Amino acid sequence: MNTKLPPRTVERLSKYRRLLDKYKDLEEAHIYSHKLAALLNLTPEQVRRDLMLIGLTGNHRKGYNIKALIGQIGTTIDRQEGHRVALVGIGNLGKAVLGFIRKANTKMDIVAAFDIDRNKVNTQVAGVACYDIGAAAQIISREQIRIAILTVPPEAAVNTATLLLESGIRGILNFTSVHLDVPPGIYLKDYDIITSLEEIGFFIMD
Amino acid sequence: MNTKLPPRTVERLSKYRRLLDKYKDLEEAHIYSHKLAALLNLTPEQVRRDLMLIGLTGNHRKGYNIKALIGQIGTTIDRQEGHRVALVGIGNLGKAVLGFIRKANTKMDIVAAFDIDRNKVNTQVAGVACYDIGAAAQIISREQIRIAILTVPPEAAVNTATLLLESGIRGILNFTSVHLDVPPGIYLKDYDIITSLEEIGFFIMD
DNA sequence: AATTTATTGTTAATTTTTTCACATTAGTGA
DNA sequence: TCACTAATGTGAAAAAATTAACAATAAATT
Ligand SMILES: NC(=O)c1ccc[n+]([C@@H]2O[C@H](COP(=O)([O-])OP(=O)(O)OC[C@H]3O[C@@H](n4cnc5c(N)ncnc54)[C@H](O)[C@@H]3O)[C@@H](O)[C@H]2O)c1
Ligand SMILES: NC(=O)c1ccc[n+]([C@@H]2O[C@H](COP(=O)([O-])OP(=O)(O)OC[C@H]3O[C@@H](n4cnc5c(N)ncnc54)[C@H](O)[C@@H]3O)[C@@H](O)[C@H]2O)c1
Repeated sequence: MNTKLPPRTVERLSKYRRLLDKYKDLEEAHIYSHKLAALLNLTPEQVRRDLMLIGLTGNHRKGYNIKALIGQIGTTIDRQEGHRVALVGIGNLGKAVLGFIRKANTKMDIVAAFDIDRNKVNTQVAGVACYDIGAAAQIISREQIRIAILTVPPEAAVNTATLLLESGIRGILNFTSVHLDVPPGIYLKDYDIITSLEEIGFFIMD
Repeated sequence: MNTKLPPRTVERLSKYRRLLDKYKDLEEAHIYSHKLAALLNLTPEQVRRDLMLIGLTGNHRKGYNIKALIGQIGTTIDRQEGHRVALVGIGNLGKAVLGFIRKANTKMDIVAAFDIDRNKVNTQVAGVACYDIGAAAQIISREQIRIAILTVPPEAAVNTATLLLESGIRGILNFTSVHLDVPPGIYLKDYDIITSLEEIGFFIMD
C-alpha cells in the first residue's frame, strides 16, 4: 500500500494514530474531522483530505471510525513485518528513547542497542539487549536492522554513522547535531532541540 | 528585525547557523549557496532565497561571509536579550537536554529546572539550579521565563502544562506525547520520536 | 584592459499544499 | 415518511513553497 504520499501527509497520519491510539480497542468509537483537526491544530479539510488519500471513508453522520482509521493508517505507512531498529549510544538520551519506545505501541521494534562502554555492554536496558559497538556490523546484518537512532557523543558521530551505513542501515535518526554526509538512497533525519526552541522563540516574539 | 518570515525559513535559518557555528570566529571564511545547500539537502536557490529574505547579500565570487551570515541570522531570529527557558522534569531526557543545551552556543538560556523528586530539588544539573515544581509559579514569574521544555512523565503532563501557562509561560516544547490543549497566543511545539521513525520507515520502503 | 568564469539576486514558472465551496448523504425526529 | 441537519468527499481555487532561468557582477586570468 505504498502509493506516493506527500511527506506532510505521512507525518500527520503518524500523529493521528499516536493521538487516537488510546481508543483503538473501542469497537464503535468515532471522531469527526473537525474534532481531530482541533486536537492537532489543523483544518478539518486537511484531515479529510489526508484520510481520503489513504482511501479511508467516514460516516456522514458519525465521522470516522477510529479503529478503521488506525487500521488504515497502519496498512498505509507501516511495513507488515515492522521495522527493525537499533539504538546506538546508550547515554541519557539513549535510555530515554529506549524507555519511551518500549512503552509506545508501534511497529518500530528496537532489537539491539550498542555502546562502547564495557559497563553497558551485555546488559539489558528497557528490555533491549546491549552489545559492543564492535559487534554492530555483524548484528545489524544478522538481525536485518535497517534503521538506526544515533545518540552517541558528537565526536563519535561521523565514524559511527559510517560504520552503520557499511553495515546495511538505510535510515538514520540523528540526534548528535553533527552533520552527516550520506549517500543517495539513505534517509537521514536530523533532530536538534535548539532549532525547535529557536522556532518557538521567534514566534512568541511580539 | 521581526518581519514576517515563513516558518520553514525560520527553521532553516536556525539550521544554517547551527551548522556554521564552528566557523564563526574565522573573519574571512565564506560559503557558497550550493555548498550550504548540499550540506543540508536543500537546493542552492532555496538557500539564496532564505538569505535574501533576511537581507543578507553575498559576494558574487566568494559566496556568503559566514560571520556576516551568522550575525544576520542572529539579528533576525534572536531576541537581543535572549530567551529565558525552564526545563520541567529532570529525568533521563531532561538531563540529556540540559547537558546538550549547556554545550551549545545559543541565546536560549536554561535558567531553572523543576522536578518533584526531593533528591533532585536543590541540586544543580549541568550548571542549572533545580527547584521543586511547587515553586515554579514564583520562579517563572520572578525570572521572567517565557519558554518551557516539558519532560515530565505522561501522566503529569496536562497538570504541569496548566501550571506553566498560569505562571506566564508563552511557548512549550512538549516531549511527553500527551495532547496539550493550549489557548490561542501560546506557541506549542510537540516532538515525538515515533513520528520521526515512522517517517523514516515509510520513505525507506521500496 | 578585456575576457572568462562562476556565483549571486531575483523575477517568473512550477509544483505542492492548503483552503474553499458545495453537492452528496446518513441519520434524526417531526 | 419526509424534510432537516450536520457531517463527508472532492473538484476547483488560492496560497505557499520551491525550482528554474537568467541578467548582473565581482574576481581571476590573459
Ligand atoms: N538533538 C538533540 O536535541 C539532543 C538533545 C540531547 C542530546 N543530544 C546529543 O545526543 C548525544 C547523546 O547525548 P547523551 O546526553 O545521551 O550523552 P551521554 O554521554 O550520556 O551518552 C553517550 C553514550 O554513547 C556512548 N558512546 C561513546 N562513544 C561511542 C561509540 N563510538 N559507539 C557507541 N557508543 C558510544 C557512551 O558510552 C555513552 O553511553 C550527544 O551527541 C548529544 O549532543 C542531542
Ligand atoms: N517525545 C519523545 O521523543 C520522547 C522520548 C523520550 C521520552 N519522552 C517522554 O519524556 C518524558 C520524560 O522521559 P524520561 O525518560 O526522562 O522520564 P523519567 O521518568 O526519567 O523522568 C521524569 C522526571 O519527571 C519528574 N516528575 C514527575 N512528576 C513531576 C511533576 N509533576 N513535576 C515535575 N517533575 C516531575 C520525575 O521525578 C523525573 O525526574 C516522558 O513523558 C517520556 O514519555 C519523549
